[in-house]
Amino acid sequence: MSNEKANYFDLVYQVVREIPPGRVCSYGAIANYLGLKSGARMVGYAMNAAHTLSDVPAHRVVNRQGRLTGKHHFETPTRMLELLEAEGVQIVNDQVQDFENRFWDPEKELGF
DNA sequence: GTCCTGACGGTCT
DNA sequence: CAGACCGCCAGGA
Repeated sequence: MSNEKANYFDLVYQVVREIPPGRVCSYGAIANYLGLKSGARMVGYAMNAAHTLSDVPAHRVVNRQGRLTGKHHFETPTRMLELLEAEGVQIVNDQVQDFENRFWDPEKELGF
């Protein structure tokens, strides 16, 4: 938390790591929390490297539409879906059900 | 050193 | 309402 030397990737990892089970977050929300409001792409890019880490639940991070855009980057295209369902998140057609209710905002939960 | 791509998002047409 | 384009920053070729 007090790692000022934390790189952009590390910042993303920390936020994603704070995402509680059964909840999902959007790239834009993380980007906004980090100050990159329009840098959602960077968040997704960071997630690409995060997928190599076991401490970063990248499967809990979806796009603004609640859609599993990055599922294809997992070991298997269904890995992300399986992990989310295992946590209680219902996925239909690669889309999170009740996404609004399961949305986890770092600024709101962690407190800006 | 330059060009392109990338797990997104918002706005315009 | 839906589709397309541009903008954000960083890393790789």
